[in-house]
Amino acid sequence: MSAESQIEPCTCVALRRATRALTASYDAALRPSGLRVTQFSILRRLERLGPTPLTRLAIEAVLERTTMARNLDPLERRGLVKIEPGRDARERIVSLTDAGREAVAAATPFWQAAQARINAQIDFKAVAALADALIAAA
Amino acid sequence: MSAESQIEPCTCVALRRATRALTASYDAALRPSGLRVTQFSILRRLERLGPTPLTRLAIEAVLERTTMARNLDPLERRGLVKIEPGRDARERIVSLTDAGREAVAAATPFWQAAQARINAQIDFKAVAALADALIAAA
DNA sequence: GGAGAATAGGTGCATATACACGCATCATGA
DNA sequence: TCATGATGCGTGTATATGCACCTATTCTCC
Repeated sequence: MSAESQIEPCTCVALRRATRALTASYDAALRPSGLRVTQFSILRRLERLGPTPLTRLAIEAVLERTTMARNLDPLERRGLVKIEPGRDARERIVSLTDAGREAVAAATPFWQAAQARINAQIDFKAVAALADALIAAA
Repeated sequence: MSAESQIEPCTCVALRRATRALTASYDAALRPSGLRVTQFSILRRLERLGPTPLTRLAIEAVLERTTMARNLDPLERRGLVKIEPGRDARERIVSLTDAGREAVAAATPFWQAAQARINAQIDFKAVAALADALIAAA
């Protein structure tokens, strides 16, 4: 193949593909729990943070605010989180319900299995370093 | 902070965050062209492949078939690609229009700028290797 | 040539992501 | 206290992603 016909690969597209594959892998591992990795990570973060205003939760997750709000929808519908006005009437305080806590506990072994399988093949530090570099470069 | 309060970071969530940041970076760079990086990559691939059946295009891009189909929608609405039945009446042949070719040409410098900025900070080979490892491990 | 398998797509549904815009509430300073 | 800016959210819109299920067409083998 001549040099001219070579196409420079897009770094972003490559990373997006890797992320799709990794997400599918985690979602498959988590399937018995009924949670996706995105949902599990929100619940887990809530468990760690305790009741948290929506915007703060989004900032912690490095997610756009409205993205977080909509990601919470299915969790609220399923009764895993509750969303209530705070003392500041503008705020929405998000917190885990008992069912949400149970869901995290039930899903954690599946998540750990996915983590173990992936981290056996690749070093998390490499991913973290790459993520940091990308976020800094972006 | 005690060891117990430490939370093991989720490899998948870290990668998803990096991908969001990187995608936003490319999309911002491409904004003058009116294309997103996902759209640009489809057009570029089409330019390389020539007229291609939908499923084949999806396989090349490592995208789910229906995802590719729907990602083509806005491109077709804008007249950048055309989708026609093939000799095999089941197939849909996707091809670039002249406007699509022009759009790729116009967007390429912006994409190259994004590539240069990112690849100056991180090695594409590292991303590619990570992607391969993740896809293999997944 | 016809029955059944295989292939190519389409549609419905659900989640994930993010921008633009607007509303309600709170804080601040004159 | 009241105008004004800041803050927190919700909604509309659009794209991105993928599963389950269905239809239409083609192929294969008898």
